Amino acid sequence: MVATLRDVARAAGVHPGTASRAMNPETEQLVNHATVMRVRKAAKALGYVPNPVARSLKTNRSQSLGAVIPDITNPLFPPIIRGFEDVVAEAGYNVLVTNTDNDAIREGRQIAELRARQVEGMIVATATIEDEALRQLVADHVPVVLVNRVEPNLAVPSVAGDDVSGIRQAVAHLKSLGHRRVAHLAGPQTTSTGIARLRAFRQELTDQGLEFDEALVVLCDQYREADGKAALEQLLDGPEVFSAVIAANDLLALGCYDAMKDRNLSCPSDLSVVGFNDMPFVDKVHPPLTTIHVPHYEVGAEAARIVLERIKDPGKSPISVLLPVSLIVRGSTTAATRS
Amino acid sequence: MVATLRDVARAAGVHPGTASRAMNPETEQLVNHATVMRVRKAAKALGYVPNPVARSLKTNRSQSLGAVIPDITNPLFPPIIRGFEDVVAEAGYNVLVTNTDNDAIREGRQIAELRARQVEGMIVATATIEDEALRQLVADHVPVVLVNRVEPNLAVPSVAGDDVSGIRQAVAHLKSLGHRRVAHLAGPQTTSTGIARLRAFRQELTDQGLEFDEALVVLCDQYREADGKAALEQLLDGPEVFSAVIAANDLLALGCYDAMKDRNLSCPSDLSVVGFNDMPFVDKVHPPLTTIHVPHYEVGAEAARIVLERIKDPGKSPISVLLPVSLIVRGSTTAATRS
DNA sequence: TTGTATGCGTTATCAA
DNA sequence: TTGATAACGCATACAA
Repeated sequence: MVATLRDVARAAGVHPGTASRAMNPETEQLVNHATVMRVRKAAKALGYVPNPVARSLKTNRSQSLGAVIPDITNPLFPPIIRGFEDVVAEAGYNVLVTNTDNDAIREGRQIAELRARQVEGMIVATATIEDEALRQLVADHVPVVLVNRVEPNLAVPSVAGDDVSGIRQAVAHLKSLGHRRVAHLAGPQTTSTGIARLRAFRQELTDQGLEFDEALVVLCDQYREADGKAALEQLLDGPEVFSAVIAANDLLALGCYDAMKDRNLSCPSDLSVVGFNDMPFVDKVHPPLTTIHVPHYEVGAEAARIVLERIKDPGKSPISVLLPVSLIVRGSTTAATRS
Repeated sequence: MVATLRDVARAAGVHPGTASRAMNPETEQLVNHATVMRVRKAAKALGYVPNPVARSLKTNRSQSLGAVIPDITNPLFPPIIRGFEDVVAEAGYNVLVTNTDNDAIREGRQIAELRARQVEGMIVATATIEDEALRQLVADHVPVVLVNRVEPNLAVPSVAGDDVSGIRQAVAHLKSLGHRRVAHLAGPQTTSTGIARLRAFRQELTDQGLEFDEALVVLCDQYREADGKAALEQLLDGPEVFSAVIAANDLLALGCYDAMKDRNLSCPSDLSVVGFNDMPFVDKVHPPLTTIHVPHYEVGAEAARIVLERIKDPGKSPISVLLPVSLIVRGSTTAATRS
C-alpha cells in the first residue's frame, strides 16, 4: 500500500540501512553522494514518506510537544498556541493541545497521556497546576516551560507578560487623568498573575503617590465575567468613593460593564475601567476597553524557543522571560471629574 | 527508567504475551481472571503505562485524529475543536490540530503530515481545500468529515449549520420589522457557505414576497472585517436605497459597523444589520449584533461522532448533517422607518 | 489458559 | 562507504 524504507532500498538497489542514512539529512554525509541521489529519487518515485511512529519507537523521540491549557475556547489561548505551533513547526514538531478546564484530576491525566505519547517537552499554561505534578515533571527531566505564570520555588523556565510594568502603566495613565481613588479587582490569589498584579497595584499606587486603600480591593475567585460583575457591585454597594478601577484581566473588566449597565452607570463618565491582556475583541465592545496589551503570540513563540532550547541542551539553567506589555488607551477611561 | 510490558510480565511471573492480553480490555477474557489481577497489580506497582507508539506501530492505529482548520485564532473554530476533542477523548483519541491559513500548499503539507502520523481520520474545516486533495483522501479511504462545508459532488460526510433556515429566519425577522429593501454581503463564492447563503437569500426574499435586487448584493473576497467594510461602503456609495443588510457572517457584519462609524451613520436606526454564526463576543459589541446562532460546539461533537462511526464501519454511506440554527435578536436590528 | 515466535518500520551498532 | 543484524515495545497467530 504505502511505500516503506524497504521498498525504497529495493528500488534503489541498496540495503535498507543505507537508504535510511541517505534519507536522513543528519547522516547523509556518511553515504556516497551518488547513492544519496539514487535513493532520494527512488523515494520520490514511490512517494515514500517516513513513518514517524516507527522512528519514534526507535529513537524515543516523537517529534511532538504538548500544550496544556485550561480551555482553547478562552480567547486568551489561541494566539499563544498559534505562536507556539508556528515556531516549533519550523523544527519539525507537532503539537498536542489538551484542555484541563482547570481541573487538577483532568490535568494529571492529560499530562500522563502526553508523556505516554512521548512528547519531548511541553508548555503549561494552566494557572492551577499542582506543584506536585510540576515537580514530578522537572524531576523526570521533561523539558517544560510555564506560560503566563511564574514559579519562583521551582527551577522551571517561564514566559509571561511583565505584570508590574503593566500595572505601572495603568496606574500612571489613571493618575495623569486626575484619578486619585483607584480600585482593584484582583484575580484569584491562587494564580501567579492574580498575586503579581495585586502586589504591583499596591506598590505602584504608593510609589506614584496615590493612596492605597485596602477597602478598594476586591478578590475575585475566578477570572470570569460574573466574578468581575459581583466584585464591582460589592464595591459600589460599599461606602468607599472611587473614580476608576483596574481589573486584573479583561474578563473581569467586562464584568464591570455588566454591573454598570444594571445600575445605569455610564463608562467612562461615571467610572473609568482598565483591563489586562487585550483579548481579541475588547476593542469592539462598548466602550472599547482601555487595557494592557500582552503579546500572546510572542509569549507562545518565546515559550517554544525555550522548550526547543532545553530539548537540545537539557542542562541549561532555566530562564524566566518577561515580555514587555503596553497600555492601549481606548474608550473606557477618561479624566476624573473634579469634585 | 520507565516500565515496559516485559517488566510487568517478569514481576507477575508470566510471559509478556500474557501480560499484553491481561492489560488489554479487549483480550482480557482470554486469560485467567486471577492472572489478570496479578498482572494488573504488578503493572500498577511499577507504574506501567502502555507505550502508544509501539502499539501504534504494531496495530497501524494511532488513536489520534486530525483537525484541519484555517486558523485557531479565528474565534469560530475553538468551540468546534473543543466539541470534537471532548467527544473523541471518550473513545481514547487524541487530536492533532493544524492551521492552514487557507493556503493550499500549507494545507497539502499538513494533510500529508497528519497521514504520516497515522491519524485514523480527520475533520476538515477549511473552506478552500482542493477538491483534488479531498478526492485523494476519500480514494485512500481515510475517514474524513467536512465541517462548516458541504461537498455535494463527493461522497464525503459533512456537518454544518442549516444555512437556508438561517437566512430564512433573518429575512422573516427583517420583514416583520417592516424592511422591504434588504441588501446582502455575500461570502466568498469559493466557499460552500458563501454560495449557500447567497442562494438562500435570493430564494427567501422572493418566497417571502420581498423583491430581490441584484444591485443589493455585494460579493466579498474573504470573510474578513475589512471586506465587509468595503462592501458596505460600495453599497452606500451606490444609488440603491436599502434599510437592512444581511451579512454572510459576523466578521462581515462587524465590518459594516466600521463603515457606518466612518460615515456617522447609526446602527440600527439608519441601517439594520444581521450577522451569521453568533461568534463569541458579538453580544458584547455595540450595538450587540443580531445574528444567526450556529451551534459550533455541537458541530464539532457531531463531526466527531461521524468520524468515529466511519472508523468503526468504513463501509457506511456518508451522511450529511445539518444542525438547526436560530436567530438571536439583539440590538443591531430595529423597525424600518416609514418613508 | 498460557507460552513462543515474529514482525510493525525505523535506526544504530558493528563488521566488512 | 555499505551491508548485516538487532532492537525499540507491543500485539497476535500459532502452538502447546
